[in-house]
Amino acid sequence: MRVIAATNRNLEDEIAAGRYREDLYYRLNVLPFRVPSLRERSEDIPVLARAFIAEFCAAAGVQCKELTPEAERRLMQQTWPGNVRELRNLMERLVIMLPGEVIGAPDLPTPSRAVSTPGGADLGSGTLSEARRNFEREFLIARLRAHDWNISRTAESVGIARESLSRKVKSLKIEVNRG
Amino acid sequence: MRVIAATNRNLEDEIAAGRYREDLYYRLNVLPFRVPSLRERSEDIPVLARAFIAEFCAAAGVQCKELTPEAERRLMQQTWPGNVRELRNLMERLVIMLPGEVIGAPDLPTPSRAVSTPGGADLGSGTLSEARRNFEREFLIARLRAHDWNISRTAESVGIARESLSRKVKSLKIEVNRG
DNA sequence: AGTTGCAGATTTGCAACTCACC
DNA sequence: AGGTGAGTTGCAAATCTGCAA
Repeated sequence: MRVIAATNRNLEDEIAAGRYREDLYYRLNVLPFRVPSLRERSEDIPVLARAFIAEFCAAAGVQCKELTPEAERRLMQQTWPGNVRELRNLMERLVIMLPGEVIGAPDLPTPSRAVSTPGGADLGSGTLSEARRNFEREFLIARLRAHDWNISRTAESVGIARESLSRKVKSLKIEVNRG
Repeated sequence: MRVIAATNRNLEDEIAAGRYREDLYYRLNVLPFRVPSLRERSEDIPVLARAFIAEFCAAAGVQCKELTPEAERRLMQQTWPGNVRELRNLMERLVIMLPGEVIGAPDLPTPSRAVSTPGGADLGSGTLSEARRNFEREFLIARLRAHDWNISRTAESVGIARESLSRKVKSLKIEVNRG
């Protein structure tokens, strides 16, 4: 993992000023990092994979390749011992190696370990309603924070009624403990 | 740009067999690559930025940071002389440098060149409905692209009815010209 | 600021039909 | 003739929203 920590200010000074996370700073000096498992965030895989593909296709100067739904499913169900790094490397290889514009399931290497299906359900493929919910949550949290967690002013700022914001805060389980 | 072209087969043989693109092969030996401008694909910026953020947050072992809508808008409007590489480096720096979980517009460096405001419209505030609309648009475009612009399959993938997707594609003014 | 009742607006899934293409 | 995929539309149920209290 190459790390670019470019800054023209002194790191220690910034930490003292509270603008950097101390734990992060120290981790930067002790490679390698601890990497959370991709299995816990399989819903991120399609986005990550597509972004990597876009990046490498752009770098290679070719038209952006596409993932077929089957390939996407395969990627999400697969275990990723190397996590994001491994996914990234695979996308890099696929972009470089495949001649066509489509990356299908047959192009993927056979998974080393079998699929783990916790609930046996849908595997969390990322519904629109889920994504929208997450987005609204983050959006409103940012706005609430910007307005010092004042419901009325935030509501006016985002163009909805004060009561609606209250309802949303409750339904989205947003913690209003400023801090 | 580091390139991993891992393969246990002979490249020239593969080219003769038509499994590799000749132009790509030759480009691999002549760095640097020609990189298409990000300005021509500004709709890719949010997806790329989020994926990079996710990657670097995972690598740093911290909770995934979020882009505020304002920051996202700023990124899309900004010119990117260094293209994907520059965007990637910026995300890396932001993840490492910022203490909170939100990456806002104020955290972004002031663009070297001025912002170009096509419609000259909002820029500042941003209603919830607007933000949600933009988000749904980006989300669905990404999914449609991943599913080769197939309405039925994409609809199933995002958990809504085929007709609803059609209606959304129309109301969100999503261009379905694959290409 | 949190809740609730209510009415109007919006969205959604579903069925049904048409059209286009192979 | 059959299959697939898309675009529409009517309609009822579900959801959301603003307003008043």
